[in-house]
Amino acid sequence: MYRTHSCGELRIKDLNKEVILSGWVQQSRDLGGMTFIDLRDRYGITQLVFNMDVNSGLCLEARELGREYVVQIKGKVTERSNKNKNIPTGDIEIIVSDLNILNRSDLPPFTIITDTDGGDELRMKYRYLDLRREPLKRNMILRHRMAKETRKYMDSQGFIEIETPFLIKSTPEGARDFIVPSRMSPGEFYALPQSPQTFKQILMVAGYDKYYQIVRCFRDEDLRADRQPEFTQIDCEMSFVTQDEILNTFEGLIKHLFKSVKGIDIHDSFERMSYKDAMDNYGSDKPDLRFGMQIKNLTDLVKGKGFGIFDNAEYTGGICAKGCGDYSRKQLDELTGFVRRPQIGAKGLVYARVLENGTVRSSVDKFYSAQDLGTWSERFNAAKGDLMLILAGERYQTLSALNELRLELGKRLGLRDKNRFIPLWVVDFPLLEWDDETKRYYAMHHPFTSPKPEDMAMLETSPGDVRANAYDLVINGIEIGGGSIRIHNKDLQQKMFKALGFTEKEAQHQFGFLMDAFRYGAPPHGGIAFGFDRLVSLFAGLDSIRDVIAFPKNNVGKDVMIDTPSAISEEQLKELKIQINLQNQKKTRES
RNA sequence: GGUCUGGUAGUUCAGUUUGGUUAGAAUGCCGGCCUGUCACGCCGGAGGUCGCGGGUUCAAGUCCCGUCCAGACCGCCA
Repeated sequence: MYRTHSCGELRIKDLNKEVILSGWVQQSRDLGGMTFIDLRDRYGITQLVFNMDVNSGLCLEARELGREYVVQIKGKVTERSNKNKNIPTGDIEIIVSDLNILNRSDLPPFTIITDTDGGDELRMKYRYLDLRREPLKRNMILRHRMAKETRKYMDSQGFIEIETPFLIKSTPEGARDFIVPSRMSPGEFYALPQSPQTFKQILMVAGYDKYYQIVRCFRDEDLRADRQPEFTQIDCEMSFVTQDEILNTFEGLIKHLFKSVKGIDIHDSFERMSYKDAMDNYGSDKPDLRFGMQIKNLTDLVKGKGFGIFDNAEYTGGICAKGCGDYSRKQLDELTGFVRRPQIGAKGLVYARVLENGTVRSSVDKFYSAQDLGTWSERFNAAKGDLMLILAGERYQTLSALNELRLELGKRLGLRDKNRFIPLWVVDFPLLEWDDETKRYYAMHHPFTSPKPEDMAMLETSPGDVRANAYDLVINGIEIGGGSIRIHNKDLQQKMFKALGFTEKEAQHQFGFLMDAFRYGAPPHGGIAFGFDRLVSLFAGLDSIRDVIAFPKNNVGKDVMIDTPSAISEEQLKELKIQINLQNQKKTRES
């Protein structure tokens, strides 16, 4: 037997027990006459003590133990004379009688104790060492609990978990697919699913009216801190439900997770906001509602006063930062620099402050009278000591720049508290999105999303104005999930494909299986999918999803621990009838 | 495809703005001392291709060009 207890469980009530522990040497403190060893496993740390007076041979052996050696010990639980209040096992220690080295360890490249040690690259290469540390361990356990509570809730609501295939068919819409060559059908390829979308709809046709799955999805797009090439969704679909019933069901899931995992009660219903209101008031389809600072449209107030920038702008708008009227020139320059970064792309920033005597001073006083400026502060409902920040330009770009500025100010003012969670349903998304490059409409959500019945008539006249029965769940400015009521009618689906520019033949080739299924009694249905990694990272208070994934990939999609992607052998290529052509590739393959 | 930031001891970083003696600190590591430590303490020691290549210069970690790697972001992600 390797152990009778874990390194985290022994307490004062276990005094005088003979125990066997196994674990890793975290650290040793050699005081000459005696040596202390911190023995660590997943559950905690227990102090071992060796004494020259009691057993000099064993004590000498203990002094030779290096970091991360794997050892098994036998000994007696005793009360410490000096207790350590910082750890749960701090009242006791083990007087060791037998020491068995199960495995030696090379000196690790970073110490397991401190979480500041080791840069990203090293931590990724030695992920198994990083996973031994407290922060990642905490994240893995949190993730496990959230998955467990998700299953518990879904089961309680009558959902069943059904697996769907990973080797599926490549489709033209949406993200780039990861491709898997078929050996048995040379020249043909599987694709890995971007989501189980079509399968869950087919499950509805099959009558499994409440489906869910915690499932891996794959998208071959460029990565970010919150985007991995493979990621996990809580994927759900229901039949015979209205949009409201879906929102209520999954509001329940989110509330259950907050309650059971974080002990947070959310009593109120989640706020619902239309896509249009979100864009108008926050410049984003995922507004962070932990603070106000709404965007106000000033276009009508600023025109015709001789200020060319505003006169010629399609849109002029701004935000009002409460109490920031005392910002120094330097701080204002910083904000100007912020909005002028290429990623934000604003040309400049106009500011106006409300002084203590109630008058408004601005950077454009030359063009605007006191009365003019008064109308601005009225629109912002600005008070003494407030700072108005104004951008102008093309409508959409200006709104998104104002969104970035609003978030930046929220950050600077400490309004984005990681321990407050404000959920929001954004509803009534547009059905279609115009793409200037390819000169056609794309489905904003996906091609199976149903238009709002009252907007249906516009599908052929002004497709861009058609709203969809589509919704996103946003928490603290993070898009946590999204879904829609689907089209369950074959004719409408064909109409939709037509609006997307598919010929009947293309639609049949790509989605024929779904259209076929819809001919055999498809029920009305809809669903939602949540980004599980994002949800876990939100609960963990992290900005990146990498550290809630045991083995993530880096920002160019590499796993540096196993060193992949990597070349495959000539035989493998031959078997797959695949030829590599790197002629126009700058980088050359190493081997 | 683009923008920005970084790469110096095992590790985390300073030094680069303004080129100039032998490139420093902390931590880790090794050796010695130490019987109540728990960030143990004290003494001593080892440890560097300043990412790589080229250039400017009497002289380059420092300036210039190129390149690789990592991270953040824009495009992209239905």
